[in-house]
Amino acid sequence: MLQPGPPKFQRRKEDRPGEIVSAALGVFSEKGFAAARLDEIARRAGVSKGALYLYFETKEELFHAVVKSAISPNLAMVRERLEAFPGPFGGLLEVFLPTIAQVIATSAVAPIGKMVIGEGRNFPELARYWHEELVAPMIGLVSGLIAKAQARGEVRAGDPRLFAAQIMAPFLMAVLWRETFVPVGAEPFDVQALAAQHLTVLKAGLLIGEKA
Amino acid sequence: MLQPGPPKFQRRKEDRPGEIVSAALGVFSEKGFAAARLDEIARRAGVSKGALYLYFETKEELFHAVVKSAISPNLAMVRERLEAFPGPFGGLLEVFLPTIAQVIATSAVAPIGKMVIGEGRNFPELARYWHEELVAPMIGLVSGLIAKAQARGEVRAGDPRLFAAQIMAPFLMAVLWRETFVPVGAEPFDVQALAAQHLTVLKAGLLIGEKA
Amino acid sequence: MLQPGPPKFQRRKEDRPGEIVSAALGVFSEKGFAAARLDEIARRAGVSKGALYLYFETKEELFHAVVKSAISPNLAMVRERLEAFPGPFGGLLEVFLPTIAQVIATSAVAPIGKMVIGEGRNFPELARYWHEELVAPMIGLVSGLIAKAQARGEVRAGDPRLFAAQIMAPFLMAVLWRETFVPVGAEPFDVQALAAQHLTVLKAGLLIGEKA
Amino acid sequence: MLQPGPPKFQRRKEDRPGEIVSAALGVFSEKGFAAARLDEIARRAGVSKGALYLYFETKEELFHAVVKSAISPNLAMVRERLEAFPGPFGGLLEVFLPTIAQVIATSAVAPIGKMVIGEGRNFPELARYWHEELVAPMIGLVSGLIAKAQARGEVRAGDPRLFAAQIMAPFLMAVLWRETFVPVGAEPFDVQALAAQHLTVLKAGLLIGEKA
DNA sequence: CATGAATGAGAGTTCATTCAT
DNA sequence: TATGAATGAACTCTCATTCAT
Repeated sequence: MLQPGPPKFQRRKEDRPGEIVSAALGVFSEKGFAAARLDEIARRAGVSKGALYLYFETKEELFHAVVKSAISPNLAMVRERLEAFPGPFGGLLEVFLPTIAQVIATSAVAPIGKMVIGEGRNFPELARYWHEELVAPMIGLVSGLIAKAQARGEVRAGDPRLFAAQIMAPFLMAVLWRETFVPVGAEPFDVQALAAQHLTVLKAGLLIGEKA
Repeated sequence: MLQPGPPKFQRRKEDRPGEIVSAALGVFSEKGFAAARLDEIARRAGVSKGALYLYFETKEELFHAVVKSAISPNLAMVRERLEAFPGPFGGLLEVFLPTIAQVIATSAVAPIGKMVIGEGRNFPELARYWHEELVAPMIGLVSGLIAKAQARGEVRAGDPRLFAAQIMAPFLMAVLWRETFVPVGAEPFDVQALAAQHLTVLKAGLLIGEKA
Repeated sequence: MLQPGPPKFQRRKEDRPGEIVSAALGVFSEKGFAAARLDEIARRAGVSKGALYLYFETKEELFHAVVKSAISPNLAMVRERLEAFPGPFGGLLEVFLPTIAQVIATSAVAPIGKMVIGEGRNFPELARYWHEELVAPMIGLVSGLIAKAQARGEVRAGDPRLFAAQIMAPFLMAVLWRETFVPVGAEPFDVQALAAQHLTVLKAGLLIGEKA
Repeated sequence: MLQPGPPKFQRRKEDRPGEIVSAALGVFSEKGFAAARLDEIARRAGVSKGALYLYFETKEELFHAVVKSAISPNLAMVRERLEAFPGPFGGLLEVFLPTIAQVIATSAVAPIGKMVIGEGRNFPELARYWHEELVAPMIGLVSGLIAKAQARGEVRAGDPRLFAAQIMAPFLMAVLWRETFVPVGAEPFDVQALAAQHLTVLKAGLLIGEKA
């Protein structure tokens, strides 16, 4: 065969790990860690089962990579934008509640978060990792903004951390609802409408000197 | 060995199922369905592995029994008390938010709810069951009360179902927080304080004609 | 309760072993030794599982009892009648081939024989027992009659044991056919017709000086 | 250990199924279906237990493969040779009875046939399969030849199917005898001698116008 | 690098046997 | 005697992991 045949479409090798993690995210979030089959992950990634072990030493390490993949890029940017926000706290809510709704509707954070909840007891390092890298900083960030707003007389007195929870909880609930009950026939929540209504309640209930 | 040890066989047909379900709840909620070992459930229940099969045909059926065990008694009573509540909606919140906090802190509903979230995709019948038997009726109940309060001019305009979600979401978050992140070092939420602060915000943000 | 109620029908206890063996015969011959469940034997015998162990030490011993139960009464009587038969060998065949057909159609020997064939390798003692107590004596008996008939010039020359096999084999085949293939739709053999036709062939083929 | 032992892994996808079926035939025919252990089949086949499942989905499917393995090649050839036989029916018997004796002495059909008898009730599909694919066609073939011979005036009047049974039964008996009673000490039948003597009897008893 | 046949420990399940009642 | 709940060893089957190719 001196004549080279048409070049076989050799997919870029550099992104194999990414493709595997992506496939694994799908399987893990559908089945949970234990019920996920490496066979199926390999199949969805378009590689052989053995190839998984060229990039990840064990199933657990692959799971770690999946869980960690959800975190890296987002937080820093969000922090920057939130802390740089110019206006008052009410204005910040007006901008960011719809943004959160947007993120929730599209990002892969949701299924991974559900996995962290479901598998946390089996993989405490991952729960710790998520807590330390994503959840606690996020809560801390929002709490800090609230505390500053309280100092400026914009937000009523109260524990900023609890306020942060009150602000974020409905979105958590909407995500879990979508992942858990919508597939079995529950009516989904309209997160944009939820964001709007939540904004109204928070402005009247949280801020000082606003008109409902 | 003149002192006979505890007898090897114990016949307690009446109590076994409850003990097994209780032990299974512990193991399933710690490990998830797939990673839970029948060996360990049997050990915690103080029976042999074979004895499990005298009461439950398969591991899955035992899991169903566990999930369903959380539901039966509570809902009817709650509904009755809520619908019979005499005063205005604000008073109802004052009474019931601390009650919810109480229930959350003590009941076994929390770990089972976490299991439903984590295993819902693998056991859609259970997700459906929980949705239909517990979650949807609960949301519907609260939504109905809100709609009535709106008709009486007590609650601001808005989608009652979203309001219901806003009311209940922080407690869901507190539960999942406790189950997921507290074991790895997160600071727990004080649900009683959360109830109190949530009440304040809701009264100001939800009700009409209240003073913040 | 001083007034004795109506006497409960207490089945004669003396025959429990017999009832158990009878039930066991049914189950063993339907399922084979390994697939037979003591639960089902007990149920068919109308006793509890534990009661089996009051009469038989193990499943295997019960199986032995079943296999041996088929033998005891029959052979001696058959031997006596065959050896006392007054007429020539041809007349003997005329009388006994239909008798064999009759026995085959009704007796429990057939399913037990099938079990001995099927389980012989697992229970060599039983195969030996059947061989020594039933099959070999039967063959020996018939061979002896043939040898005597040969000495009298009634039967052609040849190995009497092979002749015996030739005489009995079609009935064995009919039994196994009924047990194995008839249940899945095969047309059964009419053993009476088989006996008649076999008699015709044997008289022409085996005897000397007969007219076909 | 400078001398490396045989490698732990052997990749021989082509040969495995045949080797496994062959090993399984041995174990199944010795123990019966239920008492056969996959461990032992794997050991005899020289593979791991898990490897069995690469080729057969369940133990039952492996059993089916074993039972079916006995059938495929033989029947068509036999039919062709029998139907093409040029001479009279007596000549055909002269040729084929020794051939049957030969086949019985060597082929694996014998132990499989015993399995079909022993397990037929538990696996009716297999009994049906054997009946339809092997036994019924065989009987039908022989019956047809007999009917033709009767039409030519070579064979006496009578039911051809019963004649076929009479012809074949002694060989069935010899096979079962060898499988069941010879291992526990019974004197085997000399199948070649049986074929010869059976031929003599059949020529005298079945054919018309032959001299004994 | 890549494959996938092969491994083997470990899971859920069954059932002959035991024993408190 | 008689019961049947309870036991536990042993089975079939699964699947993460390995390695000859």
